[in-house]
This record gives sequence, structure tokens and C-alpha cells, in this order.
Amino acid sequence: MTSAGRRPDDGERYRAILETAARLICERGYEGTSMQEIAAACRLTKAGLYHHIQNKEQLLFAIMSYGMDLFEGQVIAKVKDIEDPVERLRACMRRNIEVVTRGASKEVIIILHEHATLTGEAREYIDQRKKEYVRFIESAFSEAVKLGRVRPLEPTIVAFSFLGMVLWVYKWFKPDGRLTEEQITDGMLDLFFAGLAAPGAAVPEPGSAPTLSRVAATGVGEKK
Amino acid sequence: MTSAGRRPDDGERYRAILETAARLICERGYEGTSMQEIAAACRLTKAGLYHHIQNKEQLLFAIMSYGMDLFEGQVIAKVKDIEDPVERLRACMRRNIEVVTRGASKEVIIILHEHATLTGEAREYIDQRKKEYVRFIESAFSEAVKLGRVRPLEPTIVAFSFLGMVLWVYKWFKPDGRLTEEQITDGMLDLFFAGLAAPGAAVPEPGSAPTLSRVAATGVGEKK
DNA sequence: AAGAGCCTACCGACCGGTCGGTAACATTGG
DNA sequence: CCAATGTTACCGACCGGTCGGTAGGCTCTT
Repeated sequence: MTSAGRRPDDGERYRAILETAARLICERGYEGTSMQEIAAACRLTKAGLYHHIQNKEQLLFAIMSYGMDLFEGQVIAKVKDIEDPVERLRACMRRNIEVVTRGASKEVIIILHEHATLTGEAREYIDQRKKEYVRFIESAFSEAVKLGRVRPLEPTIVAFSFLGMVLWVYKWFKPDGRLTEEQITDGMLDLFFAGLAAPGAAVPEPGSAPTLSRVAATGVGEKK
Repeated sequence: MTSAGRRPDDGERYRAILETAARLICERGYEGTSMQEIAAACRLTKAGLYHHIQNKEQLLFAIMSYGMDLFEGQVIAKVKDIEDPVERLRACMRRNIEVVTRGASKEVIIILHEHATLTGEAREYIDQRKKEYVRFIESAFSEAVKLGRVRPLEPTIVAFSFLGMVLWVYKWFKPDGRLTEEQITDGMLDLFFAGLAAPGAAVPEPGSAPTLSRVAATGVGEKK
């Protein structure tokens, strides 16, 4: 009836199902979305849907794997060859915010939100790929430290601070809101990389309280 | 049998139910936790549980309201009277990380994770209380700007960067992990407040190119 | 003929929620 | 002092509906 003939399906159909399912799961959560609803959104019956997938958890796993592919393609692959580690980190942050704000891939949002939904090997596999991204950031930072481009901070804390700033965005960003993607990107780049570069504990004390190393009296002075 | 008498209950029992339910929901998610399981964990039948609550969503709402009470008591109330705005922000970050890392209140974690689960008025009420916290951070920052203690950045972006860093912690922190609560707190305080204080766009260019004075508000030069 | 693709029909388990009933108290009136 | 009455806390049984998942058959293409 509705089906306009039977296409040969070269895997394109499968990906369409993943994208449709991802849209729903992103809106209502994994447990909050039934296979019935996913099937209907794919213009299939439930049994028809099960012709393409094994079960619900495997579907989530496929969505997340696909999401990791997309993320790595749109972020890591695009910045990994940048020579300068600081510029690499900057570009990485820019790309990362881009992925989160443009709701292009609901799959990535699902990875962010459903961080404890998968179980067993599937969970381990996705966690492993996430960890690789953390290490990517850590090592870019460490490289920058070695070159004397940034302060020597704990790399993992720096990486998770980076990630917290840019990934938390998915919880509050609204495309039609007051803040544009550009403003957010610029603001966070400025804030984060200033924090990496500035010497010492920063932020001068209020009065003439005893501080070890004063930076500048006005607070808007230049670095020493 | 198990019931040790039938006291008229001064509300203590109700809170115990909220805490038990919060523990479960925090572990398995809201949609992933059945009323049956919650009732059993409270040593009640499902019907017995429904004597104390109206329905599942109202239960979640009660947990979140209680969580907001706890959070405001352990963070905002403890720092709101600190005169110096920068010290207020510092203390705020310290307290906030504390609440997230010590799994003391699962209710707060639920608020963080289930950010889009509630509907209608309940959702609006919780969102309102969250917004008040964002405004609390924004205005502490703006106050610091007015005093010349920090750079003039977009307050909302600063607030959400602050929040992203400290709240994202719930996704990765493990009490027995390599990083202690103290390390995380110190590292993030250092990084964030250095970013607030440092002049200009920070981070020198690769070659030793002149960074000079970049305008703070507009951030760094974009694409190269 | 083979098989991909999809359907109707159905399964047992479980979902959130409610019903009437009851044991254990507190309060009150005599 | 004690019984009648009311209230609170709770249970067993059950509701209609939905959950994830499957068996088996039909159709269309190759």
C-alpha cells in the first residue's frame, strides 16, 4: 500500500531506521520509547521492524556506534592533523560545540544522555570509544604543556572540564534562544583557553589580603 | 507482621520513601524503574506505596523538589552571604562539586539527569528553581565584573560553563577512582578562575606571534 | 526456486493504578 | 475504665493496557 515498491536496500534503509529511532529516543528517552512507536515512525509494524534489528538494546547500541562514527568524523577527523596542539584543541572545541548545538545528529545526544543505559560488552565498547576521545584531548593538552604553550595542569581534569563545558550544552541550548552558537563558541573558547594560559591562581584578592604572587592590581593588566 | 506499630507518621516516613525511590531511580532511571520495585524497596506492596503518593510523576516531582531543597541548603545557603563575589563563586563551585561527588543526595543527581522527564507545571516549577541558581551565578559574576575583579564576559555563558564543568562530573566521577574530590575541586577552581581573570585571549601563538590586546568581550579571532 | 521484506496474529510478563477490606492505633463519650 | 468511633497505614486481588518479542505466512523481485 504505502510502500512505493520494494527498494533493493543497500543498507540505506537500515540507517534510515537508526535515524528515525534516534529521533524518537532522543525526544523521549530510551526506556520511554516503545518499539511500537519506533516501528510506527518507520512506517512499519513491530514485526516488520524486528526484521531489521535483533532487539531493543542492540538497536540502541547500533545508534550509539553510528553516533560515535558521526562524532569522530565531524570532530576528531577534522582536527587531528592540526600540527599545533593548542590550535588543535581550539578547533576541537569549536567542532564539538557545533555538533551539540546543531541538532544534526540525535545519535550523539543519545550517547551523551544515556551514559549508563547499555550493559555488558556493548557498554564497554562505547565507553572505550568515549575514553579514546578523552585521551585525545588529554594528549593534545599534554603536548601543549611540553611546548610551554599552556600551564601544567592535571590533564584528565582539564579534559573533563573541556568536555563538561561543551557537552553540558545539550541540556540547555535552544536554537532560537538568546545565545547563538557563535557566541557560545567564542565565549567558551575565550574562557577555557585563558584558563589554560594564565599563570598562577589568577583572580586578585579583594583588598590587600596576603597573596603570594600578585598578578596585577587592576585585574585587567597584562600577564607577567 | 513486619509493621512495627501504626504511628500517625510525622512525615518522616514519607521522606524515607522519597530517599529509597531516589536511590532506585538514580540507578535505573525514571522510566526504567517500576512502582513495583520502588514499593518492594520500601518494604511495601504497590498499593501500600500508593497510600503515600498520588502517582509516579508526582513522586518524581517530590524527589526533585526535595533535591532542590537539599542543593540550595548545601550550596546556595552556605555561600550567599559571602561578601566578595569572587570568593562567593569559588565557594559555590567547591560546594557544588562536593554535592555531586559525594553521592550524598541521589535526588540532586536525578535532577541533573532527568532534565526533560517532568511535564507541565511540575516541569516549569523545577526549571524555575534551576534558573534561579543560574541567575545566582550570573549575578555574582556580574558583581565581580563591576568591581573590576574579573574580565567582562557574557554572564550566561560564564554561568553555563561553570555549571557544565561541575555538573558533568556526575557522568564520570567514581569515588574510588584515581582523582579525588579535592584534586578535582582544586583543578577546576584553578582553571575556571584563571580563565575569568586572565586578560585578553590568552594562550600565545605558536611562533611567539604578538598576542597583544584582544578585545575581551568579543573573544578571540575566529578562523585563521 | 529462493529469499528479502513485511504483515497478521499472538505470546507471557509486566506496566501504572485502583478496589474493597482490615489491623492497629488515637480520640471521645459515658 | 471501657467501649464506640474515626483515622492511618497497609494488603491481596485485580483492572485495562502495553511491553519486548516471535511464529508463520504472504508478496514481490531476482
